[in-house]
Amino acid sequence: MGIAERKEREKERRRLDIINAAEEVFFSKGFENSTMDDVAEQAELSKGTLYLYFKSKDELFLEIIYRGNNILHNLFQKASEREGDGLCKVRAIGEAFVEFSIKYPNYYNAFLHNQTQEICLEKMGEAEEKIFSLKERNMQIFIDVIKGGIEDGSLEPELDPVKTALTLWAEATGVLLLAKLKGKLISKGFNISEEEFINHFFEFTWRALKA
Amino acid sequence: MGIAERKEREKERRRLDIINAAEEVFFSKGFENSTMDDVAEQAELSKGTLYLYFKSKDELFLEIIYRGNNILHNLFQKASEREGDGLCKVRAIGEAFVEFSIKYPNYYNAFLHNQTQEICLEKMGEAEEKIFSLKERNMQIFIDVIKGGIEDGSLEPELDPVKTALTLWAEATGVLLLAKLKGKLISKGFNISEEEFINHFFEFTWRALKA
DNA sequence: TTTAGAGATGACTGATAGTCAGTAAATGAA
DNA sequence: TTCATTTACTGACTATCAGTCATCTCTAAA
Repeated sequence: MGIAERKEREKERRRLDIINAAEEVFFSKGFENSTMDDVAEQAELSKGTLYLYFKSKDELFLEIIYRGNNILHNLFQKASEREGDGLCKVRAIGEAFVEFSIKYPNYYNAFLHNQTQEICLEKMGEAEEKIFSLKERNMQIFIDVIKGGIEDGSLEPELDPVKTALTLWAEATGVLLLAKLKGKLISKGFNISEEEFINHFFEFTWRALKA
Repeated sequence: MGIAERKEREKERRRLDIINAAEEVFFSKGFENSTMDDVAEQAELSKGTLYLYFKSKDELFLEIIYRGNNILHNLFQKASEREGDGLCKVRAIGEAFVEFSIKYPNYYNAFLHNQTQEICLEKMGEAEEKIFSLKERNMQIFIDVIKGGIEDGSLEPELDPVKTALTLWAEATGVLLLAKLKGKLISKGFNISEEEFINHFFEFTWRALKA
């Protein structure tokens, strides 16, 4: 049955084409300002067809958020394999986060949008599940690195690895959010560059982390 | 000219009535799920009238965000006047933030919504300016408390008060955001309560702040 | 060649933010 | 008191857009 397989491939191909078209449109006009007609035109398909492949505009955006989380996951993975003690690795993960925000600003915006959205365990769709499990894996990498750091003596032994990982994750999100959204205001009002601000966060955090 | 003054008062009164109606509706149905027709009905006015007093649905929401920021400002003010050294006062401000999130969950949601919204220095309306200046005043309280703590020797003297205030502000927003939005997930996935999580953030932060 | 069904279409529906021509009421000058 | 003017208000209307569905088209198996 070569035909069924070819059709399956074509369907998957079309799915990807639609996500690519959506990414193009959302990244250039912003999610809120983009219409499904824009996406349909970009994909050279009718609007109805989009809804054969995706339940809603939001679900389409979730696919893009998934891509972003995937990139971040790879960066985290690489950072956690960096040579050195636990403290070095935590720093590497922090730097990976910053690298992500600089190298992939569009994916990063999508990531933040999703990060600041309420989620319900009950009504999570397939797309949301995929993202959620990726985030869990990211958190696990982080927890393991912190555990390693406590064991090798580079991190304060009193710290609880899970709570500390969650706290650092939340803090980093908050700091990057402020840097991203209010960066210009900070520069203007307090005469501090985005970079200086992020560096201060790192230094401040090491004071608490170090053994 | 008593008439002009009376009319001025009536106009202000109507403005407040509309904001109150909007607050009622937005808090009970959520901002996104509320329509301007809902607000008009609650205010016992026609929709057109709402637009004589406010430019848009968003501007109406900004008024509610302003109220929230005002409450937070008062809590900060009170906390900064607490007896004790700088470290105590920083803790009091942190606790004020948590108190705000618990006592005024609706205002707090509105606050977070606004906090995670991009702002442009150029196209800030009057309502946004008002909120912005309130936030600046809050930040100033925070900076002064940290300065005091460095002077009285309760905080690490190497810290830069402005950068530290910004960092703590950003971190606290991130932590409360995660606690609020993903609280149930954290409890379920990692077996940590919202309260435990916030307490850990406090303890972790003191390690970096203390002299 | 016929036909079943998968895939694609785009006109349509419903919801809702925002507008505007028209109405009613209050004001003040004659 | 009368009437013109200003002010406040109204709600039907428009524009926009997510999402639907009756219909069409094309393919491949019989």
